[in-house]
Amino acid sequence: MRQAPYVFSHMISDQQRAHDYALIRAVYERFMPINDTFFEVIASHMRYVEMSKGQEFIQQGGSNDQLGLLVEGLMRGVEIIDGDDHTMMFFDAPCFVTEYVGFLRRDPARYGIVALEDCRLYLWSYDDLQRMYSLSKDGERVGRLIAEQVIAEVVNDVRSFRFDTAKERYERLTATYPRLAQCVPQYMVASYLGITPESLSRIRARLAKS
Amino acid sequence: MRQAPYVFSHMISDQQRAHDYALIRAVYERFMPINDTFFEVIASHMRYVEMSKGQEFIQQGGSNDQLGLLVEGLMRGVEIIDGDDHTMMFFDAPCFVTEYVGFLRRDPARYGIVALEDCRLYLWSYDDLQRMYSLSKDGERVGRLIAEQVIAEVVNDVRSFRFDTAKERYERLTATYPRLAQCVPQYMVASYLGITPESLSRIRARLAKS
DNA sequence: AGTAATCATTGATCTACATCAATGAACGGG
DNA sequence: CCCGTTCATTGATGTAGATCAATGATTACT
Repeated sequence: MRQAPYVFSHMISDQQRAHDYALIRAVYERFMPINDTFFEVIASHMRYVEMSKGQEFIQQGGSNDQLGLLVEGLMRGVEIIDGDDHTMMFFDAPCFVTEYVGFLRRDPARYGIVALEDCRLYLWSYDDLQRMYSLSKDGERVGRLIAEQVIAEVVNDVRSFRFDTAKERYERLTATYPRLAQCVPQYMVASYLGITPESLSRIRARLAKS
Repeated sequence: MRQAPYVFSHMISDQQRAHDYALIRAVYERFMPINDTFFEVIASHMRYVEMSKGQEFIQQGGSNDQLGLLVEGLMRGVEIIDGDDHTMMFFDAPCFVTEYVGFLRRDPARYGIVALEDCRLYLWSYDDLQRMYSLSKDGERVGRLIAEQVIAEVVNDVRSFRFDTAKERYERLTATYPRLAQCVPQYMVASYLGITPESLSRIRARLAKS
């Protein structure tokens, strides 16, 4: 059953908005100091969206021209390959959420992104971003810094798949995102780790008794 | 036996230089159009270096503040982990060459980079790049576009380790870099693929007889 | 409450690749 | 020309995780 696409008509209290804006600014400030002028540029281009559990933010193979900043909730990047469901990514607020490669290259989304809980997020379109980039050097700069951060994360993924056992990847994942283990079905975690649900079950059994 | 570090005192003919500059410009133009003014900025910051086979461009754990553009030759990114030699990367001219993550974060190099053949390259220091970035929006922009390209490549590596067999990775590698198979010892290729030399040998034997 | 999904667990077996050990081939220096 | 080094190959065996199949446990629907 296909969900309706997300809509923009959501109410939000002034207090909630102030809280969100501070959070968004903090996420950007992980990368560089953001002055009021530039934050005004950021904020003036974004739109607010709520999505309920199960709703689809990005559809696999569909258009992929929105960058999200998840302020609350949890999402999953999921790619169907030969009929099998593969968890490519988890997004745990607060964080950016998009299928980066397709977004950056203006290709259709390689994987879909689905809300695992009720989510709240702010969006910029690809064109919004280009406009922000052209408006100020700060825009280009933060774009570059974010891309560089993504590189570091993805390189870690490669290293993990090359050198670590499934058990080690599982332990690190649960240490990094304790929330995951509680609110995500195990088969999705297994898939993210690149193993079958049966194998994850056995790994957990071994860990439990040691 | 430690090699002397590279030096900058290399002669180069005007013809060679013209050829190199055209190549460098072409590499940058993969990412965005480069006008003469900006290319002048790029060229005025770079230095020319030759390295002979076996020489070390970047030392593992050492300082990592040079971005190279390899115009001729082949290099290998190699990380020693628990005494074992792991090939993390091949660099086949023309291409950028650096240990990206450490370079971008100003950390020591996670892996070393060694010339597998006599190599010619041009260098920018980290500070050169920051200066280029601050001089023009084109600088920030090309930096961002390069970072985005790197993301796409690294994401492909993750997918390959997750979904492909060693045989498939080997076939794709040799298809993409036919030169590699000829001039690189097999154990380095095996390590790059994440398998042992014995396994690669058997994979090749199976491929040969089919 | 009863039944159908959905998901986790457990067992038996299979496979890709690792590990250990031995042999072969190529190359370089005395 | 011999000998040591380096690398590739081949064989025997071990292991992490996959696959197939059955059983439990939870939850959701009527």
